[in-house]
Amino acid sequence: MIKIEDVARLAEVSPSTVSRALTRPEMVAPTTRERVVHAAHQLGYQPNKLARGLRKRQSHLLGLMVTDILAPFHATLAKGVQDAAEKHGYVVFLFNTDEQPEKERRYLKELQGHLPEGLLIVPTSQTRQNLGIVPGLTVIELDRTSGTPGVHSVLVDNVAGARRAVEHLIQLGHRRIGMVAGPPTVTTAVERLEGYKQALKAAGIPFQRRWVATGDHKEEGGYRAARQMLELPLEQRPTALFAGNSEMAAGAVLAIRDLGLRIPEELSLVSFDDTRWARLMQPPLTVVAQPAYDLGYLACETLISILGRQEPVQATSLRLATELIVRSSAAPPPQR
Amino acid sequence: MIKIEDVARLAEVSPSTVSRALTRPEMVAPTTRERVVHAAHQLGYQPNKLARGLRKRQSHLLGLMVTDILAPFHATLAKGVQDAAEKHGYVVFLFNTDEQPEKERRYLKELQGHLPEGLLIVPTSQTRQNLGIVPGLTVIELDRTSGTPGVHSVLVDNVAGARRAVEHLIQLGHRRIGMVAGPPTVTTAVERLEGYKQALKAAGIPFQRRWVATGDHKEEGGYRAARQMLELPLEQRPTALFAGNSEMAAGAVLAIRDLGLRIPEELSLVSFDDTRWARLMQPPLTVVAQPAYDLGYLACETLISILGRQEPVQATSLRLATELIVRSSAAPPPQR
DNA sequence: ATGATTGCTGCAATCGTTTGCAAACTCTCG
DNA sequence: CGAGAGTTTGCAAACGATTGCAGCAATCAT
Repeated sequence: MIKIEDVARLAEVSPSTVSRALTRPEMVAPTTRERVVHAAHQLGYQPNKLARGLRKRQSHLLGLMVTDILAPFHATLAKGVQDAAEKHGYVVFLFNTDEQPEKERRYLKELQGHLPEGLLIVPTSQTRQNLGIVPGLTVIELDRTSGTPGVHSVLVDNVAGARRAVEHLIQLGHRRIGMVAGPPTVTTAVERLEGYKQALKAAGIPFQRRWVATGDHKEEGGYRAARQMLELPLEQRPTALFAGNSEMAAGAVLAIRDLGLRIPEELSLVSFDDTRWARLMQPPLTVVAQPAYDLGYLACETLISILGRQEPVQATSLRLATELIVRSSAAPPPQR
Repeated sequence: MIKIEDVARLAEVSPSTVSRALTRPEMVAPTTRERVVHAAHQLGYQPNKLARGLRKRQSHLLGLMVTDILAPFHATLAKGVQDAAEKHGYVVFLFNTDEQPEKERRYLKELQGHLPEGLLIVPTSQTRQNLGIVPGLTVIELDRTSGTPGVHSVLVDNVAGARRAVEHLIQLGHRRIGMVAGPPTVTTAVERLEGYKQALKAAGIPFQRRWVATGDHKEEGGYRAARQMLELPLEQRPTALFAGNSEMAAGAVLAIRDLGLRIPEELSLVSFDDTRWARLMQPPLTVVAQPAYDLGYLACETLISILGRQEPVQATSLRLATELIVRSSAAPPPQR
């Protein structure tokens, strides 16, 4: 590994001058600068970030923790974060917590040793406590909030998105609408349920407990929840289902198929969160699409801009709008 | 940030002793050790990896470059890598090259400054040249090879996988089988085409140029390629299609639908690479599944074991087997 | 011509950790 | 009691970069 001293020797200057020529060009004479730059290039010099980070006490490193990198939503979000980070010369450490608070703890400790300048995190249920591991670190929460005071957040307008989806079903004539809800420990799930309730209320449809089944945001849970509602006696059975996320929607699709129901003739289905297969399945699924890439990109930009400021910044909170994409999985309820 | 000196003061020993107590316990007296450990714990001491890395000239860092983190195959692979890395105390930098050699260059430079100990890479078309940026680094290529001498690789047995898929179609009675192939610059695409040819040859079916259309491994390219073959006059048109990867299979599905053909009654479809939607679409897609997670996990384990050895290691190459998952998108050809 | 100013460069200290070496201490045994 | 061996500890020098300070030369004003 070429170091600054090698460049210095070749350019016949001191290491200090090399450092300055490369990082603060205006401080060194043009002719010297050129000699240094040339020597550096010739040797293929790359500054040692460890040494630099140690001395400058900054790493240009960001941490990103998502709960499930395999979910397209998270992968997309991660890409947005990385693209934004790269634009500003930051590098990001990506960790996958798998929704496990204990993994989150471990990764936070690991991360801390690398002196990150900021953290972007999709919280788990224990994030509020876990953040104690990294005191003083600037944190932005993505997608969900942990309720930790003082942290910034970039979220999606879940209430409005869910309400819009359910309104769509209501407009088609549905009155018995079931919701496959996510776990109440996750803020997005709570908000989407709230949107569902608001839509019902606005339409004067009474809220019914039996038409809400809770899953775990996974396919398996979605399958069970959907099945539970669809096995109600025919006259109580929902004519439409609203799934709280795409994984559970996948489970719902499987359940619906197993019960031999046809979409959308016998049952309408709308889901939160768009995916590749939503467009490819037959019939294509009507969904509430989230701006996942923008979410990540924006969050990262926000984080970096906060890092740039001297004085402490008020905790900011951003909500991005969703978009209802009407495809063909929702239709008027069957006549009887 | 608590440093070793703080711990030393609290435990009333020198910094050297703290360092030894924490990293080479057998070198310090039990009572001292305990005092140090206790002090460290009490202060919440976390070693500064930058300083340590600088001094020991090792970072416990690995680089991972994939060409498309949004593709489930890559995301899964990345997860395998990370899980294995974590098990051994390594951290991984994830980069996304988007198939762009120039991004790859940039990221390699960036990575180099952090003194990674190894690199796992899904090569692009220029990887062979680009690897010159990181001389001496231990490299493992994943999924594809770049032809660089001396690098290790962990791959999938594409030839056998593709052959198996096409044999399946032949067994069903197909004789006119089209292949939506990937770009010839990518080794996996070449190998899968080879498998296709081998299967035909073994069955005594002559290879025909017009039944191979090349896409770009993306949906768009798959759509065009499929369409091109399916618009041949009826008696020349393939009765089955084999897609070289899942993205192109998605394009093919769309093309088939646009042409109003039914799967599998009028056209059979088999694809390389399993995905979520392959199982969810109607009819579920028959695919050649790749052990993506294992690929990443194994590659990372291999890399780490190589790093552990002193003497230079012979370039190793691993091939993992694929699995044909028969679902319902392939059936006997229509009778005429 | 002199002193002040400016621009450029190098010296040396620093970031937090590890580690070779030697000093200090403990223990054993003649 | 003291030599020798074996432990345990601390000192100080690294690792590779950045930066405050001071020195030096060139330029400018008077």
